Amino acid sequence: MKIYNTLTRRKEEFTPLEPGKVKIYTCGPTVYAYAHIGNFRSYVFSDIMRRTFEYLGYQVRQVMNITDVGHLTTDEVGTDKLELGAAREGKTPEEIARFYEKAFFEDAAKLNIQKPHITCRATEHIQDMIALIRRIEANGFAYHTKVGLIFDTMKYQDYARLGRLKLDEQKAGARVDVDPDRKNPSDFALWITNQPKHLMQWDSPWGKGFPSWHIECSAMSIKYLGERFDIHTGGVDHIPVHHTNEKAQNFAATGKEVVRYWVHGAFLTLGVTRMGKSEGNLVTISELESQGFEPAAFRYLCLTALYRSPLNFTEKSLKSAQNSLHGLLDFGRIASGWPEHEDSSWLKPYQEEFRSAVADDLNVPQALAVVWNLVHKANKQPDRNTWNTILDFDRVLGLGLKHLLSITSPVPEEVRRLAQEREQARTRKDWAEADRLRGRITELGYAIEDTPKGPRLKPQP
RNA sequence: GGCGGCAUAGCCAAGUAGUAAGGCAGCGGUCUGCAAAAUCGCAAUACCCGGGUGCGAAUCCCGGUGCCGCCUCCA
Repeated sequence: MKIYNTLTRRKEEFTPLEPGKVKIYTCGPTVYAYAHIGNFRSYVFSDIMRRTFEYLGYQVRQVMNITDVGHLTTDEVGTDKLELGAAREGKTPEEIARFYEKAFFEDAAKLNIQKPHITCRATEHIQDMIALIRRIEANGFAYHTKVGLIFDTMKYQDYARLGRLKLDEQKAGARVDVDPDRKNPSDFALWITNQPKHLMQWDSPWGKGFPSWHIECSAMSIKYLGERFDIHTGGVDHIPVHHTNEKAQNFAATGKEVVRYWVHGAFLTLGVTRMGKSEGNLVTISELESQGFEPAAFRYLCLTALYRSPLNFTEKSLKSAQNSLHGLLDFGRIASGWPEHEDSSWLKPYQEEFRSAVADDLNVPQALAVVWNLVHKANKQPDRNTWNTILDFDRVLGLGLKHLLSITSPVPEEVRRLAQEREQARTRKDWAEADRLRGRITELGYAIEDTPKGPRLKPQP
């Protein structure tokens, strides 16, 4: 297995800390609004990674955080996103967080994103964060300002490495005011005590307040995966600040590098700009559904690009993905009825190609190409095991092909009757009547295919 | 201003030195009563532009152009 490590900017051979086991921490959502398909592209990526390791025989332990402590917004310093959401909807921050957390996992399930083995809420780990901050402070990496307890980034020699930052040349405060009390512009808060209006406050050795964002990931990843673990995933936007700070905290607390491979997913772009909560150009899973797209079609779209490449989302590209998915299901419908070949060894090369594609830094587009090459080959050489093989591949792809095939709703009585009548007309060679009946069937949303075994009806998308 | 990334057919997108995967859409042949499905074939004349290094470059180097992201919470 090869994986691209942001730390070295190179594809590296993956070696687990413990043989046969992989520990993955996935940066989870902030639950104050519906997650959008850009977010979900990222979680499809981490899901594919997990599935690939499982496919290759590793035992995976995946942890994901739920950020239910809000963070400062741009326009109104001191207001917390969760509290904004709460005010907007007349609810408590906790109600808001639970509501959107539930929505997140429901949408994730629609996309066949496997639930991490452990999901952990920030608000339920405040004591772990405080304990970790104490270690950071005891090791001399922190100091106080009016804001609260601040991390001294200059104490960590490797601070700039992950993000390849050139701190002296960055425009500090280009977009936000600098706290004049900080020693370095890159220093960041660990615990904030100067926001008394915040609803969410906890007692701490540094006063009543709340944790800054980065510490939750350090605290919870270490708690559930240990002071050394294999992989940390997230979006590329987290490289320069969030993960850079997290890495610094990890080192400050433990004296060692906790994460071995930092892996980041690229954005889903919408035409030319990214999709973001701040950009106001969000598309949610339910919106796609109401436009007649299946969640699995969106997942398929995600599979057509490498996780490290930006993926352009347009209605056309989604439609194309949905058509491809339907084509694959059509194949499955037919292939699952084929007899088994006495010798299926011809499938071997395809299986090996698939495996090496996904093992090569999750090259899923390549793996999909293998699937289609196999489909074409199989159409000339029918063997039921082809479909079984593709279902096996689906352990990685996660399209839920088996399920999608099974849920095809039964053909309505009327459509079946019309199809029968059409068959009778065809026997009489009354083509005009046959075509008229086919027209009716089309109007009812079904397509008809004449096969040697009789007509086949399928829902028209 | 700094840092990072991207630029391959109508669309989405692999390939990253050895002569352009795959999907969608399109066109033509076979099949079909006609269709559909399947199948065969067509479709980039070399992959943003200009230099350079190679026997050889989409693939490496240099210089441009365009676009995007991060530097503020964001996947």
